[in-house]
Amino acid sequence: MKEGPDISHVAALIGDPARANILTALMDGRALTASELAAEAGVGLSTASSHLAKLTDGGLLVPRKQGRHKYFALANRDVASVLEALMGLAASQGGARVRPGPKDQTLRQARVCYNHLAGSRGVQMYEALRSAGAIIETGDDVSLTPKGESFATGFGVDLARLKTSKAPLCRTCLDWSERRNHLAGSLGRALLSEMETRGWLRRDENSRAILFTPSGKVAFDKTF
Amino acid sequence: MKEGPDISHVAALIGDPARANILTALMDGRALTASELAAEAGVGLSTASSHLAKLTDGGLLVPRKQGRHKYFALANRDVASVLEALMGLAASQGGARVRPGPKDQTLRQARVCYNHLAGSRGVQMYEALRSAGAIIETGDDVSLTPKGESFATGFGVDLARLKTSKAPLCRTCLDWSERRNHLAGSLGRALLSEMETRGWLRRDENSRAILFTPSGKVAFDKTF
DNA sequence: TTGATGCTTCGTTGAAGGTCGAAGTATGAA
DNA sequence: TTCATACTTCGACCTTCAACGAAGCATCAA
Repeated sequence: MKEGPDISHVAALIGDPARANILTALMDGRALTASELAAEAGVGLSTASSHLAKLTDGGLLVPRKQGRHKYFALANRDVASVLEALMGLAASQGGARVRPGPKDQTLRQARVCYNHLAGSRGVQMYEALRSAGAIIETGDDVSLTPKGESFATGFGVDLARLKTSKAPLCRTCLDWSERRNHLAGSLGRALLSEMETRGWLRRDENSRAILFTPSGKVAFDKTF
Repeated sequence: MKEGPDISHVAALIGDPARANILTALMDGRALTASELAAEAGVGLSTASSHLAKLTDGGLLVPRKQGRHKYFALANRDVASVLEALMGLAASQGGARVRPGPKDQTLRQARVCYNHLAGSRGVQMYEALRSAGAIIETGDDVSLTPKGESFATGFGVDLARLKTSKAPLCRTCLDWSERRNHLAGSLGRALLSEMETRGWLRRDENSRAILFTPSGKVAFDKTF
């Protein structure tokens, strides 16, 4: 009867609207405080606290105390990909629920996904890197070629530092709007951060949207 | 506030134990009747009927009336992949819940996943086909090479017929036990069905397990 | 028609759990 | 110390919804 692991427990955690809002808010990879998440979810502080405890207990979030603040972030990449998969499913069928407002448009073009670039621009970058031979797909994974290493270094990424961490350098991530791969992993994060430093783009404070500057848009298209 | 589609509704549907059991039971791609699913979920008939209505309404299942029976199947491949993703997450963290019994062992080796071969044998086949140049990965998708076409035809697959359908010939599918790709799509289904016809294997009636015959095991290893 | 099977609908019960406010604990600032 | 901020815990309320049995419809077989 019980084949495979217990799906329903995890699914039930995501199944509450308030908790789903919390998880969605954390999809950009940032860590947020309990108060911020309470506002994001639209519930009281005590309610949020209870939800956060459950999510942490269920292994979906990891807490980190910092002074009198308590920050929460998604536990790992698996959680993020389950959420993206759910979004894809929900978007494709319950599609009537999604009204394509101006914000939605922006989100499809460029957004933050677990600290790396997602949306059509993310896919564009990924494809450019791949066809340029900077990255190469092996099985389900993706890895950086020597050619890609020199590009990244030239772009301003401190590859040596990234390599000291045990986190994977390159990863693929499937986003729900494009349904194609884009680049995740520590390199993906570093590239996004570098682009932000260069002033190509800036993050929207209240959402996952990424806003390219006019000059940034040009530079991005030229590079990728 | 509401970025992206409504996750929580879908997740809540999967979040009930009875419904999760129903969905899991349908993971092999077969269509089952309401009564069978009620037994599978361990609930009464009326309860199951209500659950099935909700799942259908939510777009996770598609019903098909046949005489006085009503068959239910997963609505599409997206639903199956969300379920597999959830299994992967649940297995990796709430792992304590999974006790590796003899049946579990069999499931990890070979099982049916939406009518194609999954588990370590599924991955073995996929890798063999890939390194033999029968299939080639492009981006996130996989496609059949001329070399692969002649292999499939020689194996007994009616490729011409498969191509008339609009369903994709080749697809990748990630399974939760191996965490690697195996072959899905109509070709994946056809290969499994051909192996069953040849007597290499048979399906377990009450689970997703696939049991290889001794001679089938030898033939499989020789081919892949 | 009569009976049997398969599923749906309805009404009721009961338990689970989301919500809030208030009080309690911890950390930092003045 | 004293106050303010950030979060947790507790208790009470209340909505939601899974579960069942009985009755109702539909289909098939004689």
